[in-house]
Amino acid sequence: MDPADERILLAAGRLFREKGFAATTVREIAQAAGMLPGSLHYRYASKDDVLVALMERGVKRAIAAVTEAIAVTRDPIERLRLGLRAHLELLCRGDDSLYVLLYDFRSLPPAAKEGVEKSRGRYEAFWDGMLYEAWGTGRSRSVLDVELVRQFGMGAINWVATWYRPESGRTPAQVADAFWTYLAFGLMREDARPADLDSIFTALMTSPSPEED
Amino acid sequence: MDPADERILLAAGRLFREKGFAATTVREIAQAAGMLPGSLHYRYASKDDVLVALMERGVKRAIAAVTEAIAVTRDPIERLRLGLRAHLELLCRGDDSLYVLLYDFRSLPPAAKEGVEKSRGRYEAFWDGMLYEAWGTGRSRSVLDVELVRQFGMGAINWVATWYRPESGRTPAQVADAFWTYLAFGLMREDARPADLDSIFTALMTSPSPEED
DNA sequence: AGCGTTCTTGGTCGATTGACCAACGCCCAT
DNA sequence: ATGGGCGTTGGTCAATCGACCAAGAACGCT
Repeated sequence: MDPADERILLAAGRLFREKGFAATTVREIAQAAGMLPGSLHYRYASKDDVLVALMERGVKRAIAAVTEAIAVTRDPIERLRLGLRAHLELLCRGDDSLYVLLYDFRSLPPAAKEGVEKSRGRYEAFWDGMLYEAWGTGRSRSVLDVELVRQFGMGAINWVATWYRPESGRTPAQVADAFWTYLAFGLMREDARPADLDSIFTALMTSPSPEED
Repeated sequence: MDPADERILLAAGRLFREKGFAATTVREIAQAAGMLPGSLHYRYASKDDVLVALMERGVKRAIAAVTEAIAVTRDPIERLRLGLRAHLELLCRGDDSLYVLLYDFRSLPPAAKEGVEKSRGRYEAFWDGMLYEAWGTGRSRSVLDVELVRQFGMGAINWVATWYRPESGRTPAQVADAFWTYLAFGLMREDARPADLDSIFTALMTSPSPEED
């Protein structure tokens, strides 16, 4: 991708996240990207186009980040842990495309909604697949509604973006692990949980100081 | 409260929820409230004032709804279930003030942020109190970080507003109950869970058809 | 009925917005 | 060295924004 296009999306992401799409002006984006409004117009015909491009980038990067993170193991339960980590790290520390995708959906012009919704659906189906594989191990409760579980977990994780502060002393990875233990305790059969679940849980709950990553 | 002020907040809430604060014009709010822009200006000196009033109303109504819902029992675990229900019903079916409070925080002018943040903090402290009482029963795991648990649960619940559709066949109360079982399984000692937890869980998971409320 | 207050009307104001463009500079291929 | 085209410049444009107000209508009180 053209480095100038990249600068635009980076600047737009930061501004959209801070103030929202509608409250951000094209002039601000251009200035933050180090160019004049006319130059931005040359790259993206409209402000809406910037938003759509940014959201599509968000889906792309999220899928890429999670895919890469889970590749190191075949255990579906462990994959969920690593996937949650990757998602939350992208949301808290990566560029702002995933945040904008999640929190500025309202601002999409109706015409573009369908396309972005479809991309977003691909990401959700990706998670449903991971959850289905975990369920397929037989180690979980007889949960029938994978979608409801996904909405539960992704809701908790996505909401972190509204309150997480890096200076809290906890890393996104630690928050993700803590949430994963909540989910594992809540949704897995008691006799089939990861052997080290209790110790992970206790360690995370008793020492909020940063230790890893 | 004056019925005209009420109409303004109601109309503003609906529009802010649909399109966001910045994308909504004062003229639209006035028209939706059945008055001319000048009349709105007489009630609220600025658009920001409408937003702040709406958010304060959101906190007020949320605290009122949850307080009333939990008054029927003294069991802290059951209170959590009823509180989650009340919160989610207000978010999905009530006026839009709670939604705007949660999802348009970015739009607050910096000067007003502190005041609303304080009100919101009161609501969060209210939940922390309920969680602390539940922990105090000794029936929960040795969870030390009440705030993290609250963020986990409230995140999952608040996110429902982004995907819930009434025509799905599930009521907000059923979603809240389902999430409450996830939380109860995940965060309570195995030997001290509600006696009917398993049956509630199974019933909710196997019959997505509406039955109650 | 008469008066003072509360509230609404319908429009104006300057400022800012997104979209747009003619002209220009720069750099690479020839 | 130079011609051609990619990318940028700096500004214009109509439209729309939030804020505001002078005038009068509607109301409650005596």
